[in-house]
Amino acid sequence: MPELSNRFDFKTVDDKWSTYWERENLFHARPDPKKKPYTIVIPPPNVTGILHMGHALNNTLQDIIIRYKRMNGYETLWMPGTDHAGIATQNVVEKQLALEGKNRHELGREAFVARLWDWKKQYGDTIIHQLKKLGASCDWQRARFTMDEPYSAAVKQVFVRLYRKGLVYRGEYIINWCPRCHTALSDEEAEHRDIQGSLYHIRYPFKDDPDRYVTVATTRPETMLGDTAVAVNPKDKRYKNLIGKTLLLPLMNREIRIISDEFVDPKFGTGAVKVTPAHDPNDFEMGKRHNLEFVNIMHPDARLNEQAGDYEGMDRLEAREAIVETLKEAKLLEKTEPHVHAVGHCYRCHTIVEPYLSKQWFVKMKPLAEPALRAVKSGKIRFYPKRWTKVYMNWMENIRDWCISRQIWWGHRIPVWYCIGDGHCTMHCKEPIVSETVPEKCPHCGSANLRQDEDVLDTWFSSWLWPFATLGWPQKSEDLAYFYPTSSLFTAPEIIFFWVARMIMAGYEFMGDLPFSDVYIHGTVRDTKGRKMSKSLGNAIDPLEIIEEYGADALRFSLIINSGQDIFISKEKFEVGRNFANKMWNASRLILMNTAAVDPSFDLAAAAKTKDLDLPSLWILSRFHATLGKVGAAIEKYQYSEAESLIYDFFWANFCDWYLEIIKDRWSDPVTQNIAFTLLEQSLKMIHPFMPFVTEEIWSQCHAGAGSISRKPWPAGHKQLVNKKAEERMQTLISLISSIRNLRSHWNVKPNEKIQCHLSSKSKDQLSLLQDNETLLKNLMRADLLTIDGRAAETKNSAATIVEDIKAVVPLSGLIDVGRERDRMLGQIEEQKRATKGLDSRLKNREFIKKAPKDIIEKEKERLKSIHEKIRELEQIVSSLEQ
RNA sequence: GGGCACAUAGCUCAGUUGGUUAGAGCGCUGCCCUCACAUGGCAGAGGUCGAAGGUUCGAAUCCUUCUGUGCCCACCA
Repeated sequence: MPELSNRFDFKTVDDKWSTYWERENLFHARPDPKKKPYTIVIPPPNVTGILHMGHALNNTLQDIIIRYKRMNGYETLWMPGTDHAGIATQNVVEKQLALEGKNRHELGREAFVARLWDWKKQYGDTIIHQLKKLGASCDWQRARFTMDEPYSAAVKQVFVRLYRKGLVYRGEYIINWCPRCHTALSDEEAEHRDIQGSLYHIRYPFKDDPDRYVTVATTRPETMLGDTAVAVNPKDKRYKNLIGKTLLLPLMNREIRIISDEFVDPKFGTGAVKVTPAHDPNDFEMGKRHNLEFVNIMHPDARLNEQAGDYEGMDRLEAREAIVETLKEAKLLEKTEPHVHAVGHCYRCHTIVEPYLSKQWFVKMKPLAEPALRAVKSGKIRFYPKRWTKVYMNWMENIRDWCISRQIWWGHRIPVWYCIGDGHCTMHCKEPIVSETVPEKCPHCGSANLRQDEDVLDTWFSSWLWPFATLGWPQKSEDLAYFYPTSSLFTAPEIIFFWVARMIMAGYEFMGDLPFSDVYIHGTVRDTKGRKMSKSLGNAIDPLEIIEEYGADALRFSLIINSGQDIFISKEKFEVGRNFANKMWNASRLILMNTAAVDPSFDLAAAAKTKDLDLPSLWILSRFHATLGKVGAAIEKYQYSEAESLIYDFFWANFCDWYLEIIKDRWSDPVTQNIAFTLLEQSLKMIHPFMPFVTEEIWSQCHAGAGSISRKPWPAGHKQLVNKKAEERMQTLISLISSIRNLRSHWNVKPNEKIQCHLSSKSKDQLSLLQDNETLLKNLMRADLLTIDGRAAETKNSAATIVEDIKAVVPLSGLIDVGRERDRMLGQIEEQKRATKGLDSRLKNREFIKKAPKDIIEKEKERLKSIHEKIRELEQIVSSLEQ
């Protein structure tokens, strides 16, 4: 046996095994008709990214179940890959360009996209390498990217199919516009945050009577430059007579009419609303209803345009101040009140988005939502925890059309061409040519002068195909037939709308089947103050740093065991995992040092049946098999932190603290060796999904050359080895030992001092247990320092006797503060007496006797009896102290 | 404005369908470097289970209301 360090050396071990796993291609999955498939597609991380705690958590969860299923005989495919992440990645590269003093327009589209591919090549796999460091057992050979050639083909086909079905359309609507990213966003990509703003009350004078006016209230005064009406509620008496009158829009001197519309809430503000059809979704609708003029006052970068008169060239917020100032001077600003309202922000750059009128491509969602809604309602697709079902349903039931075109360059170019024509263009040519392949000429006029749509598709328009496009769709493949539908999906709550819901819709629309049956929604990783981890807050803990400092197993284990709904984490929290890995390491060192004579064919289950095993062996076998069963059940129910607690408790509190201590003087016994070794080995398997590195390393020391533990079967559960009786007896023994230790500690008996106890015990059973296990006890109590007197059976009161015996062995003076001890005891007596009161009255309660289950009543009675006994005992101690 | 969740020890969380004395880890206190492990061992202190009502023989657990916190959704400008 080589010298092994008393510290688990994760630094060399982690790398050794992740390299080994990959080199041996251990996690490659292929269709195997003899086995059941278990498939997970990874939520593809963005190619911008480096691993953060959210990834670490997300992928640890997936790896646990994948490794567990693999050991349970499934053909497991964990499909890895990355997402091109349109806007996010483009932003990163644009920032890089800015550092060089350039921008994308100078570079031109082609060169810019080439640059993005360079970026992808250089940094795209960073996160994949980091996932390997985490121990993720993906089928790396299959790694996909959302802009791979075959994947792009799938995206194009989907667009064309939806267009032909009438589910993709182009139109001019108010969309969320990010003035910094220069692109449209979907409703989901605009994050609403409460902002402390102001409600400005502005006077709009009548054209005919400039001294009279209507006051409107707005949070965005700059948009008044685009006003083309003022609206009031038709039922509002205040304004009834004014409907149809003409006002003079201040600053612009444009004539605008007062219109009436049900939309207006008379209770809000002044009850009169300025209508800006080109800059507000509600006003847009009103504009259409009333045939108003749509005046767009903004450039795409949110500077005001030529429609803004004097304010042309100003930024929207700058203009707001200027306009308010001017209105104030003109005495047209009635008042300004503070007002909190939700303002949309770009989910990528956090700039305030602008409701902006523009021509975009949309997906009609209602028809797609129907089967997706049914799948969840019927329970075919289940959310864990269940409550997310409601969130999903609610969104789906109120689904709105999806704006899918983006005015950026990084992404799937929209497969649409427009005919520029050759000068003799007909009306037909206004229809776009939607095609999977590049069309050579216009099908209407034959012109070859075609221009492709400049826009690209929303990143999520490719992500929503992930569960089947990664398996080869639209080609019919063996993989697709075998691995689809996938089994489970793991993601964060904020991704439900972006991705989960849309994958379900796409699954039904294009595969005619659900994409996965279980959706596990995990919490967000936060700091201990409950704030989201982010670079800008400076509270982020870098998982790679944790891997360096504590090891990947520690990162994984600690993250999971600390996970409630959300995970509040600080650096010290990772010590649990590190310490546990180290404990496993040292326990196995002890076992490996002492099990030279292990019989490789030893069958634990058989031995338990035929051999006459002692109590500690029966007990530890029972504990192991009880734990094993519960761990498996917990994993199946996605209760990971529960599973880890069970493992931690078994391995540390049972196996190490008691079993290994008890057998310390019996290593020469071959049965003991075999039990210890086998239990270690099976524990390793049970722990492997959670801590792959340390278990693989120890496994390799147990079985040199026997192959990776990751491909070994999960330990067979033997229910018959779960032995309630042995557990109870051992528990009694443990509590007796603990109380003796308690006394030693309490009376401050030094380790080298002898304690002689007359242990009287209430039941003969306990006493015989003690006598049967005297050697064991001595061993645990530091050999020879405890003697158990056979007279114990005659002694009536244990605690008092112990006091007396301690008095005999250790000089009492200086050890016991008699007065204080007496008070303490008296306090305890009071406490116990109080406890009897409740019990007494309950047992005298006729209702209780009548209605409560019998066993409960019996137990209560026994309890009362034992409390009375305890009181008597305590009283004796007090009297012995008083002597 | 609507919805969801949470509130248990100083901190982070368990607590299954109501049923003995509400658990664990970290932290804290005391004693131990004992030949696997001080990233360790043993022992201990610490909780009127957010508040008030109600149902019940019995409530941390079920119901109602309230307070506080977090998250999501929403076109009241």
